[in-house]
Amino acid sequence: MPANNDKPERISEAEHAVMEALWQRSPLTASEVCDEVCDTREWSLATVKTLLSRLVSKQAVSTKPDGRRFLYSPLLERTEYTGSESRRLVDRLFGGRAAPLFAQLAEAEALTEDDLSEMEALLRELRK
Amino acid sequence: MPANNDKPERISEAEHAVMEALWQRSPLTASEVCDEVCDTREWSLATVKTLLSRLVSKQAVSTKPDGRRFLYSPLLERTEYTGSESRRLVDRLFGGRAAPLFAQLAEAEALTEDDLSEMEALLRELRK
DNA sequence: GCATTCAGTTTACAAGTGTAGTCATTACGC
DNA sequence: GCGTAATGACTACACTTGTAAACTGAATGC
Repeated sequence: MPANNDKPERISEAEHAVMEALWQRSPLTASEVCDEVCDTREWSLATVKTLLSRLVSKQAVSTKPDGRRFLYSPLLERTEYTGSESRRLVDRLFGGRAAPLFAQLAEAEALTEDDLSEMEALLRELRK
Repeated sequence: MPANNDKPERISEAEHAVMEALWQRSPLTASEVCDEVCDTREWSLATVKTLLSRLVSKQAVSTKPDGRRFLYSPLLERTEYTGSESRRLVDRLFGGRAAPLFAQLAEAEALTEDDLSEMEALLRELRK
């Protein structure tokens, strides 16, 4: 079997909202996805259908036929996505260095007490 | 004078590259900006000119006439930009919490030794 | 059996983006 | 003085994204 050398296609912000619903619970039908996201985003079912098919063609979501309809499941894993998005940002804004990002968030007071202690724990862990 | 209630317009990735050049050194002429970025991005001068005028209309860059040409300077500050981009990402991917982002980067082995010690120092600083 | 309904597919369309060519003006070299 | 080079302005055009309506085929109720 030849290697899968597809470059993973970029997922837009609206598409990401749909992925979040599927990461939460899957498989879901299109209407079920709409139940999860249409209220908050003020989308119509048609919009969700469009986003789902774009995600399918980007191979981020798989479909399994279930009678006349489809059940949608994520193919792309959440950590894969958050990982690559995070790396993209760090690369683009901070030359690949994470520390300045951290400094930035600290300056913007975007770090909660919980963040601080979790990060301390994480650092201790990494030091072990 | 009425308050400036413009919502800051979003800066695209290509535009960001131009901003980086201006943050590095300014004011610059369009050709000077091109000198800085056209090689790496494989852009023509025309592309840079377009990006510059889009940045001007987005009020991220100011112009000062200098004879027949313009000198461009950043209006948007780098920390403003990196701050809001970072916050956007953290909000979108991690519900506003920074700790999971770092866990993510740690898992992806995107943290260098330097990052770790700088972050430790920063944490100590924040704890003071 | 036939109408209604429901699902996916196709088409639409404006705004933003990446990338650049053409146009018009003006200054400078000779 | 006049051609040429440089510069900003205007125009172009394909692709992505957000948002959704119209279309089509199948299942289901009666």
